[in-house]
Amino acid sequence: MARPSKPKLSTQSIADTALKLVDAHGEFTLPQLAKELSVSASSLYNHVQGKTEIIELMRGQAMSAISLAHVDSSSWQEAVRQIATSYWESYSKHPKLIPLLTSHTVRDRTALRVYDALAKVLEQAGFNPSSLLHAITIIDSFVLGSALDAAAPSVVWEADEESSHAFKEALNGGLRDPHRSEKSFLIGLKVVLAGLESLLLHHTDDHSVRT
Amino acid sequence: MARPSKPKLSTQSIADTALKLVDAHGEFTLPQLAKELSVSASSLYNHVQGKTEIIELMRGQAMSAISLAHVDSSSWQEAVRQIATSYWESYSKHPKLIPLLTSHTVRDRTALRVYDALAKVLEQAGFNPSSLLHAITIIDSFVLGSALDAAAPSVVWEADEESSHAFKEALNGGLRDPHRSEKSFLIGLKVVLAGLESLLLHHTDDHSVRT
DNA sequence: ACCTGAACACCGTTCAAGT
DNA sequence: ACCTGAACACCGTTCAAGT
Repeated sequence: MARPSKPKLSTQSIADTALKLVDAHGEFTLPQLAKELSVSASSLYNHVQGKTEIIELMRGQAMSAISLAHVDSSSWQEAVRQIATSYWESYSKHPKLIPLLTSHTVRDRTALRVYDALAKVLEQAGFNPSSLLHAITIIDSFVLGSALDAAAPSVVWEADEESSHAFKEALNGGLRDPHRSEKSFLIGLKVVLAGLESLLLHHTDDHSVRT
Repeated sequence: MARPSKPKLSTQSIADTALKLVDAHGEFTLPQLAKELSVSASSLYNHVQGKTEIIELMRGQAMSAISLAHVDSSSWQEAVRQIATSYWESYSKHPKLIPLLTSHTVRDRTALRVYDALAKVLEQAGFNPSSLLHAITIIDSFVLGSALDAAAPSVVWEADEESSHAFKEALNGGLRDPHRSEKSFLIGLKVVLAGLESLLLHHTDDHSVRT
């Protein structure tokens, strides 16, 4: 009992174990986590400020998996594709984590690193500052939305009697594909890249968009 | 006390009040909600199965603002653009609601209505069932991700010393635009639509996507 | 049918006490 | 410094009792 000669806990082991619980059940409680670590719930507070900080630790854990080292910059499209894919992949490894992250604001270094990489590539490609920010926002929105889609239960939509024939048929065919979410992401990424290219070609003037 | 001659509650008033709480605080508890409705927490269970159903009701409430009546179907691109925009707008009115929605299956009729409308338009345009589901997923991901972006604080990204020149410059120019998020969404929607068109033209074979 | 209040098994967090 | 166990104010949900 009481203080052991060697600490039983560390932020690392807390983050790992919490992430394991979230991966398995989509949520975690401090008693659960403490039990898994063979410790009492109050002990966690010696290493961590509270549940919120544990969630932040898990975010860092997921983001650290993003590799930017070997980005092929032979073309900006290819570079963006690789960064976005890596980003999506690291989130998709822990899909159930995403809903826990969206309520907070993302602003740590590990995340900024990714946006920096995108900015450099897009600048090189010739995007002006304004278009560059739109492009990053569009990519970010799409990746995040797609990761959320991957996080959703496998039956995202449940059609009922009133549903249209077209929708039901699409669901019947598509929803049993275990890679549906990933395929949609990859196709969508192509779609976005193709569109960004045309944005680059026409953005010399201030793109007037009807609101 | 006990049963009143006229019911004090309805699913409608429960949904309205819960949404008000979420808009204000980003979350809600049953005791809070009950208090706001001048009722005891257990009374809610006469109208609703539990907290989960209340979340679904809020989804319906947000979605019901989407108008599909006057969709201009002169072209499928225009129809999709209108549906997606209306979809984004109604979510953006309740940004704090979005994180609560992401972990549940969509069962609400009002929500399914929107996907039905998209499915019909896309079928008419010539998408086959598989591509159709990808197209809906891509649109949904992008709209949801963009709504999350709109939900974020006005300073979405905070550059630090390590940030690249390109990124900082883009942030300086772009972040003070109060309509940045909406503009990005509208530009991105164009981008997505242009890309979907090329998807439609090439999807006769099963689009092989490298994983 | 619809509201109440008591009750249950939880939860996150605090804190004195131990080494 | 680091763990424990008791304690606190919560939470979602159930249910007998009232009309």
